[in-house]
Amino acid sequence: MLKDPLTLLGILDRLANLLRSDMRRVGGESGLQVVHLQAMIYLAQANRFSNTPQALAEYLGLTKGTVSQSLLLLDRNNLIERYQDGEDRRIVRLRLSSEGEEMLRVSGLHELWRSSTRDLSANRIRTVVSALRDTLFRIQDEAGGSNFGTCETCIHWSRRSARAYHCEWYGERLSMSESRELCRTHVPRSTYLPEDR
Amino acid sequence: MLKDPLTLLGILDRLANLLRSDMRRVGGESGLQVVHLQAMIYLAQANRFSNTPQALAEYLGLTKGTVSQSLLLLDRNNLIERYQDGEDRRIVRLRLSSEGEEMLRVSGLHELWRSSTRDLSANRIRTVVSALRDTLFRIQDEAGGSNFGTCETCIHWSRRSARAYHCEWYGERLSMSESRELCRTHVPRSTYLPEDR
DNA sequence: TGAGATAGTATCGACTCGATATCAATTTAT
DNA sequence: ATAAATTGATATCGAGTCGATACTATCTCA
Repeated sequence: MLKDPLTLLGILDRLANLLRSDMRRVGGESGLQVVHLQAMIYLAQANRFSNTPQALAEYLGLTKGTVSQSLLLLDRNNLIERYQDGEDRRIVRLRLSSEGEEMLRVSGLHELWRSSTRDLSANRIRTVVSALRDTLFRIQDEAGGSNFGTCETCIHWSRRSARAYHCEWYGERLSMSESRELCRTHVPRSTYLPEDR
Repeated sequence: MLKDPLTLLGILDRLANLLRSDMRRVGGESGLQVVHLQAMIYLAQANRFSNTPQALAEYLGLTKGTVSQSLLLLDRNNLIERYQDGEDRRIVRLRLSSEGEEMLRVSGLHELWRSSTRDLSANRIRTVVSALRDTLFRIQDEAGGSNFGTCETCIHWSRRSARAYHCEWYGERLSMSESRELCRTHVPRSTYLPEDR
């Protein structure tokens, strides 16, 4: 019983190495390092409050100085665009360029994953997602850094009408598609509830 | 429905970054890089057929030249020991030194993970392990490299008596504890069975 | 016995990464 | 209102990763 969580950790470790190895292969074809692809993949998911160098650094667990270098390179290769924030002029906002999006699309990075999960039943996937999400939120919590997640599981999110959503934290309206993006100020709605014990 | 596997991938991605970040923190205290800790963690699990530089390179998805460098450093720091194989003198075998084992034990690398999975029921963990293991074996299969896994799920493994096990592939006896170690020539017993669809 | 395969090491150049320092914009304290 | 502290980002430097290439030693097998 005590060993099962570690078995799970071993599986995650190996999966992580395989995904990383895949990124290395794909990146090598374009002269990119793994971290560059990770940055692009993050930017493809991040919402408009989380598309900054700082947020990316927190997501990757690297220092902002380190991330700054990688972003310079991505910019030089025209894979991302950087622009200043309108309100706070210290802040640099990031987005994938159309070349960057195209490059991700062509890379086929998700293909291997998609084909390998093909035969998992929807029910099984739901269970796995739910358990791993709880674990993730809990780890994020205990680690003490930023908490990343999507609106669906966030305490700040509410529905205003059929297609209008709202974030109490930022005090702004959100479209439905925005609500599926990744946010750096996520607070889980019901992590490790007492009932679960 | 189609999106759930990608959600799962997103969670794994974030978990991987957190684990990596944790390794960076721990390694930094001893002047080690992430890859060094990964190597040590692998060696702590690998069985006696899989404790070579080549196997480690396959596990990490790196070239043997690259891994050779990391092993040199670990050896210089007395965290691992290298010795020649008795039968094939090209082969170098690796094991953690007692210092290396101590260092892993003290690192507390698994603590965060253990405490964060504490509240998952045994049943839930079993489901997650089973689903992710299927996915892992399938990915390994499609990726075409080495397949890593433990005897329990391997087609070459059989029980000879109460406490004696046997590997048909290497034609050797295995103790019970050896049967729980990681092997580089693992062939999954029943990955993606038709019944599962 | 000799050709090819396999395991590992050495070297080199491009790049990562953290530490540190610096700068500009914003917020807080007084 | 203004000084101090904080925050977001960039620049520089050194140690080390990583792949590519080339090389040695050993083993396999025909």
